[in-house]
Amino acid sequence: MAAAEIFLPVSDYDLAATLDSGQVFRWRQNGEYWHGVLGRHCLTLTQTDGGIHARAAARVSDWQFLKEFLQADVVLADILKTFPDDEPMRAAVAACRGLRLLRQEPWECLASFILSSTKQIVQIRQIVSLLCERFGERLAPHLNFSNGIGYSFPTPEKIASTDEAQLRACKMGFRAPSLLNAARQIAEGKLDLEKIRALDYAAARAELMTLRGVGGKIADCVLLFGYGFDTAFPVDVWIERALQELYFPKRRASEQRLRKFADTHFGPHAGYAQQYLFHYMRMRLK
DNA sequence: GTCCAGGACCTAG
DNA sequence: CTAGGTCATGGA
Repeated sequence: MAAAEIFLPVSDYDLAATLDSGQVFRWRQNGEYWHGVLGRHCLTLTQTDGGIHARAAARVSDWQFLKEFLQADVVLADILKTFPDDEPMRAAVAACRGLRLLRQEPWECLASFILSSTKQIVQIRQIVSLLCERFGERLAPHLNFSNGIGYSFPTPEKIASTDEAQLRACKMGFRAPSLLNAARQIAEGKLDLEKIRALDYAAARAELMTLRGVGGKIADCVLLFGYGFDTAFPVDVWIERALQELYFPKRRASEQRLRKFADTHFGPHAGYAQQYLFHYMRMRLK
């Protein structure tokens, strides 16, 4: 029986922290409600005792896409117990227990993070919103969503059919040619995002990094947030600062040193540990 | 006005 | 391997 709502029983899950931790860029909070779009589904999520309630603008025959996105079946405790038992990680977990990694659609994730370089999260949201409003499809016209919500994420084919000037008009600046190039590579079949699922981490990372504007950090974000490569450990300015301050407080460590440390210290779910450090650092400054 | 943002890339030492 | 410049744009 198709339904427009569902209740997912989950525990150890902080929905607000998760949707506001810089993994995704088009979920909007309105009181206890979170509005967002997955594929062509317009959704409203709320967290209640014992789980997450979802309401869709139209009937849904199969909610698997939402369980996948939220990673509702992941037992957080099993992840946390693999973290290194040191003071920084204990503090980070204590500060934001319930923070989760989502599992995004790879193209939206890749495109969003191509647009993320040297941009504050609030600005990434604005750019992605403009992109969806101008090139996505309007879903559920009877709803009065705003800020990019209520639109599908534009396909690679759609982006490939635009030009650099139209993309720059979405305020993405020098990132426009990179996004356009990535869309073309995918639309022309020269890069297959589905095929990446079958590769190992190193090969998948190298494949993504063939794209202009995609270096190690952005590739790691896509591998972690879009594919579930849990060993991926994106190192941005916040994480670099976190590693320096929390693990090498005495002497300054080089970028290479920090990178090598990150690759060996955090275990099989290093990407999860990274997200805890990232959110912990951001929270401390707000 | 200045600094910086979930970087990548290129060049010079 | 490291340091520095460049690329747009706007928040703090």
